[in-house]
This record gives sequence, C-alpha cells and structure tokens, in this order.
Amino acid sequence: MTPDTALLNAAAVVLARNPGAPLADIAAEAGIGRATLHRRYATRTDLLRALALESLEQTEQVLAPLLTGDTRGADRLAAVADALVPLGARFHFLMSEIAIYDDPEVSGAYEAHLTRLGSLIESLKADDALAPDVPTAWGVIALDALVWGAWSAVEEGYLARRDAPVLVTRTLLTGLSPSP
Amino acid sequence: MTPDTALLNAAAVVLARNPGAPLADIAAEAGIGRATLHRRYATRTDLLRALALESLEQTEQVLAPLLTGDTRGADRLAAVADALVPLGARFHFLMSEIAIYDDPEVSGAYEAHLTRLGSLIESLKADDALAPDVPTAWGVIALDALVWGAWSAVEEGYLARRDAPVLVTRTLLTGLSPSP
DNA sequence: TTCAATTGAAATAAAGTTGTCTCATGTCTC
DNA sequence: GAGACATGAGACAACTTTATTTCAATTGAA
Repeated sequence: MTPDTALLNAAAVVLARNPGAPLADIAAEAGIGRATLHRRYATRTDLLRALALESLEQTEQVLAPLLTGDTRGADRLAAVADALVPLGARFHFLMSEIAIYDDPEVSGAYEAHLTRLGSLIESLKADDALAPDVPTAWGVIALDALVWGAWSAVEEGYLARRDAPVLVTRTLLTGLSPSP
Repeated sequence: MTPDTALLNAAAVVLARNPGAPLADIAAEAGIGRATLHRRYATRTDLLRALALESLEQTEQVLAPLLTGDTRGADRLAAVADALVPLGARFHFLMSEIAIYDDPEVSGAYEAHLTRLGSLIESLKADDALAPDVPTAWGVIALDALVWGAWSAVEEGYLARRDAPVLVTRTLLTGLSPSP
C-alpha cells in the first residue's frame, strides 16, 4: 500500500538498463538490502506488478489535468510531451516486460491508459491539430514510440534533455496535421 | 558460418515476446532440440551475437540499394519504410538486448548502421524532403522508433500490416518537412 | 536508558537455466 | 542392406537467482 516511489524508481532505472536484472542490483540501486526488498515485495513478480501499476498511475496523474484543462490543440500536445518524456524509463519498462500483462489488473490499467491516450488523439483531431483521417491507434502508437525514443536518446547522450519534448511535438504535429 | 536464418528468425520472435527467454523456448520455436541449438551456437552469448550481426547485416542489405539507387526524397523514404517495418522483430531485439554491445564487432556494426541511417536522413534533407534544421540524430531516432512501433502494433493486431509502412512514412515526412 | 521495531548481512534451501554428454533413432550415401 | 552422419531426448553437474530464515546492529519512542 506504501507508494515506495524511490524504490520503484530505482527498479525502473535498473530494469531499463537490463531487463531481467537480479533483485540484488535493484536493491543496491535503491540503497537497501535484498532482504528489505523482499519484505516490501515478497516476490519478483509482486515488484514488477507494483512497478507497472504505479507507472500507469503516474502517467494518469500527469495526463488527467491536461485532458480536462483549457489548453487545446498544439499547446496541449506540447504539454503532454513535456510531461511524458521524463517518464520514459517507466514506458521502457512497460514495453519490455511483457509478462506483467498476465495480471488482469495490470492489463486492465494498460487498456485504460491506451483509451486515455486515444481520447487525447481524438481531442487533437477535434482541434484540427491532427488530420481526421489518421487512425487514432496510429496516433497513440506514434506518440508512445516517439516518447520512448526521445527518452532513450537523451539517456544515451544523443539528444539534449530540453530538446527532446519539442522534437516529439514537432514530429507528431506537423507530421499528422491536415495539409494547408 | 551457416546463415541459419530460420533459426535466428525464431530466436528473434521468441526474444521479442520475452527478452531473456530460455534457450529451450527458442529451440522449440525453431522446431529443433536444445542439443542441436547448442551444436550450432555453443553458448547463449554466441547465439545473441550471431542474431545481432545477422540483423544488422540484413538491414544493411535492404538499405544499400536504396541509398545508391535513383529514387529520391519521399519515394526513397517510403521504400525504406517498406523494407524496414518487416524487420521490426530484429529492431526490437537490438534495442532490448543491451549486453550484445559488449562485443566490439557488434557495437562496430551498430555504429555503422547508425551512420548509414544518418546518411539517409542527410540525403532526404538534401532532397528538401526533410527540413534542414532537424537534427540528423533525431531523424534517425524517430525513424527507428516509428518502425519499431509500427511493427509491434501490427504484431499486436492494432494496425493492418499494409498500412504500417505508409503511416511511418507519412508521420516522418509531413512531420519533418519544411513548411510550405 | 530501555524496549520494540526495522534493517542489513549472511547462511540456506529451492528452483530454473546453462552447457555437456550419452544414446537410440532416423536419414542419406554408397 | 551397411555404414556414416545428424538429430532429438534425456540425464547430469555447475551455476545463478530467488525466497526464507536467523542474527546482530541500528533506530526511534517511551
């Protein structure tokens, strides 16, 4: 029930570098002992499950105000990119650790996440920021892929941290906008 | 020395679903026994290494004619997307299995791959298909990310196989093109 | 200070994976 | 058909990781 954000952050970082890293590595990154890690999450599966759910919840909390707020169109997309790129480690985890979707709660939360992103894409279409004939699914996928790409490029030193969200927005926006 | 494309294909498919899958799963997917797998690749590391090198080589063979051919601009990018999306499983592997880059031959081939993609982006800029102020690194990253995203979307049933390369091209092209 | 709770370190058993080996079976050539 | 060859199945030891347990040290509150 405890959030344990610091511990889960450490897990996300380690697992982004090495999916399947031993629990010892995660404990070390978090600065705690292996035994203590087991006291908070009994099994490896429990830890991955918690990380998945917390990652999706973080995304939701970041996205919710942007979906109900009054910024629209390009500005809304820019705000979303700003908020999402720093969460790249969590995205990476969600995409590489497929076993977590065996859990019905996790897969339910993931479906909800996709639905939420779908609504965002639809709202951008309604604002004439995206072309109406672009499949919503592709909008979601492209956003996901570019956010993840931008994040890992920053991690590996190919891209400046501040440039990343701008490039994501520019690529998506001008890329999918209706021709003038 | 044998290509063993079928076996490596099976490995790529299994590892795309589950990075760190046991060799038994790979052998089963390839329809051979575990012992036979070991006869062809003595260790797991040998197999991953071969898969990485062969994946990069396949990409090179696919890209080479497109880089020297006479199609330019948007058509060239479309041809690249057509050729690359089906190789998505290999991309996924190259991006998730970080340990392979310990091998100097693999990391050298990967650098060459990035350089090749960089040349492609530059040639598209020269053709006025992409805006000159777009960082070449971002062009490479976005292409990589969108190809991978399109491939996995097809795999998971979110996208029609024939639509995928078109959407990649459209997203990148109209997305990064100079404003008219 | 004293007591209870939490922690890290270490030992341990259990489980899974890897790599080696043997052997029986099937295939191919001669 | 005989013999050479490759294969799959299975047994096996070595290794790694997981999960549990114990114990001494640390922390915090009464």
